[in-house]
Amino acid sequence: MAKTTTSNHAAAARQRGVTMNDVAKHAGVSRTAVSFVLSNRENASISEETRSRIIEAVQALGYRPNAGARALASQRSDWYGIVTEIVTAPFAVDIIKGAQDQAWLDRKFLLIAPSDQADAVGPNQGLEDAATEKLLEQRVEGLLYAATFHRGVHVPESANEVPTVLINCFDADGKLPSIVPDERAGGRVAVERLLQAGHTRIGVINLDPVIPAAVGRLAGAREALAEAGLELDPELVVPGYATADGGYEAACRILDRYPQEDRPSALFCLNDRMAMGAYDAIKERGLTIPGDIAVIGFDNQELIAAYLRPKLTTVALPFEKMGALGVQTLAALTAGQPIIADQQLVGCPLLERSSV
Amino acid sequence: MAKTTTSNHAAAARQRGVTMNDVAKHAGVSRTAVSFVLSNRENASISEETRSRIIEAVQALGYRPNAGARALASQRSDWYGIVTEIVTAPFAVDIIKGAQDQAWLDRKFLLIAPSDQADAVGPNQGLEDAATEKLLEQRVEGLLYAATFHRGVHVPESANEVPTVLINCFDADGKLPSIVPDERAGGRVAVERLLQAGHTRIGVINLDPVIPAAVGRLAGAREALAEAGLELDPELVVPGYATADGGYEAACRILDRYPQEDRPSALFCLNDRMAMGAYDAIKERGLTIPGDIAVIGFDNQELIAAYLRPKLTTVALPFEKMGALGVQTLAALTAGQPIIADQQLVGCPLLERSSV
DNA sequence: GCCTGCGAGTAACGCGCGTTACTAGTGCGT
DNA sequence: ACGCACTAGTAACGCGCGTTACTCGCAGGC
Repeated sequence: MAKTTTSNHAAAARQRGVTMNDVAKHAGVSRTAVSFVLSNRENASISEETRSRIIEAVQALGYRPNAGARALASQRSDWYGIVTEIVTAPFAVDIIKGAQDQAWLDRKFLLIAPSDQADAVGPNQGLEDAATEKLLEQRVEGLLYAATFHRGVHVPESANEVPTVLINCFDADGKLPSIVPDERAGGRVAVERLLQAGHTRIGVINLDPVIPAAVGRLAGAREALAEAGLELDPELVVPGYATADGGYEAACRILDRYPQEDRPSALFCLNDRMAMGAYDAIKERGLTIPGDIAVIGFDNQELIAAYLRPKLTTVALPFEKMGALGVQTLAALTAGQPIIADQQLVGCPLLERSSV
Repeated sequence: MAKTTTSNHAAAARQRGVTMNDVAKHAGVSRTAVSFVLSNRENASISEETRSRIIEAVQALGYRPNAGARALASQRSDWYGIVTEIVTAPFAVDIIKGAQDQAWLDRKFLLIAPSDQADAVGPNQGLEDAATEKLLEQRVEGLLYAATFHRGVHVPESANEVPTVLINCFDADGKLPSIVPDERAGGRVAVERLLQAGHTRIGVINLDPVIPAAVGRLAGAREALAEAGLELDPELVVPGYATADGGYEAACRILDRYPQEDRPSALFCLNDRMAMGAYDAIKERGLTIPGDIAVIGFDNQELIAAYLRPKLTTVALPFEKMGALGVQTLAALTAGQPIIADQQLVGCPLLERSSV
């Protein structure tokens, strides 16, 4: 088959690197002409005939442009860099997916640099700097920082040299634009769902109360209750470690504390891992979900939420959307456009499954 | 503080791009001298004094080498490319982590290109090709292909142009070297663990019987039993869908089929998701883990195995190690060294938790 | 006094490409 | 016959850097 022959020839040639010059010679034209054709210059005057001759030569030789040389000559790399600890702790990996997809659409290349423990202020700060430095050496046109969980971060000083956007985190000491989940609205929609199902006495299994997730989600819960003329009983808010065990223990405490008639009929677990533990506590007591106790989670950690039995109704963190929005914002910045807002909130949609 | 001033100056200068030439002028030497110092040339004759003057200039100006230009001039990019669907389906994300870390150690940069649905032979083949093509345009020195689950794959033809290594998958039609988990040894160690705990009647919840994971793990299980003078009762091997629901149903079937005295005292679930479902089936019947029924899984999906109650004893897939080994193998290939073997098996360690 | 060798450095080429001049040829109006 | 506008294309510079070949001054040997 002719095609195979062509490709094999091409492969062989490529070993020594086919350049534009080779293509030009093969087509009997100047290198400039090849460049014009390949970059689809509008105001170039190349006849249809030579154009096609050039394209044939490209295919015959298996020419592939050298991205580095192009970047050097054109002074633009078409690369964005993203530094993230997500590679290490894959919880929020969808951020990368969303960013990748969007970058691909924009014909940009996303360079991913790992930052171990970006939350550490101490010794690891250097590592993060190294990642940033590496990316700047590649002459990325913009930088993204993505965190596994919503929090404030410190970004290396050198990030100021190119447009920078933070995803799932915010600049603790500067004015860098950021994309974060709307925790408050998420907490609100969760409790609204419970109210709608007729639950008025709702237990809350809390996270570390100082992190943005806990603050926001709880505030949202209060709002929803307030609108229904209710208040959040402080007694029903129990702290938990952000693990399944933590959720189990917290749920036990809340379930065992009251006689059946006073027992909350629903639990709002501020993350899915704790909901997983809560399931155990509920089932252990011979209670059913959602019949006796409704459960609603937060995060939509697929591996948990979709596999628990019954499947967990939860509020999703919009990781993929945040990633895409981050790249879009970065594109706007590099294009010199003013950004919409310092901090963009992305909605957290309710995912109805079977636990409410 | 002097440092801040310096950095600010540096930042400002960098906007227009500080080049080696600027450094050379600042230090009053030739650009060649700067190049020699920065690349630590051994046989270069640069006096200690000018060397330090150059280094000072570098810092004063905030010079940062241009990786693209360097790649162009030196004809080596220091980049590896990895094309993977893992970004999309993050199950095996530790492969990327392992590869990243190893690449970082080798002072290589890992370009990650997403391949949606690499398993599809049809329309998406093009996407995968596009990813490969993009990476080759960046002049990567080698390519890695990583799959989310162990299987045969078809690699785009153009991958033959540079050294290529497959991770967690193998070349279905060629001779590309690959790194895969030793499923057989893993199945063996799992069953050995159960035997050691005194279980001789072991139920197996199988996967799709044609995939390498199922074939290997089951073969390993048989080996372990054979060494103990036992055989695997075909009746005790039940098929399951690779989900929690699938595991639940399979476990129900196996548990309800026998009177108590004939019931298997242990379940070997060929993945953790099915083990998760099996837990439910067991608990529903008022049985305890591991008291009445021991459970052992496979994969070590952290979110499940570490959070189930009791925590799941399982066999880990060595993703991180495979990633690192992939990069090492690639480094050997690009250095022209012969590879050790076409297919390298990586051991699957047993992780003892509390379900056996 | 001249050649040799060495330390300390530099000029200049080329990597592959984008881009800005510029040229050569052709048709057309006067 | 001449100029003008337009088409089709090219020569040449520079992007930032690695690298080779070369220069220059000076100490040592005969």
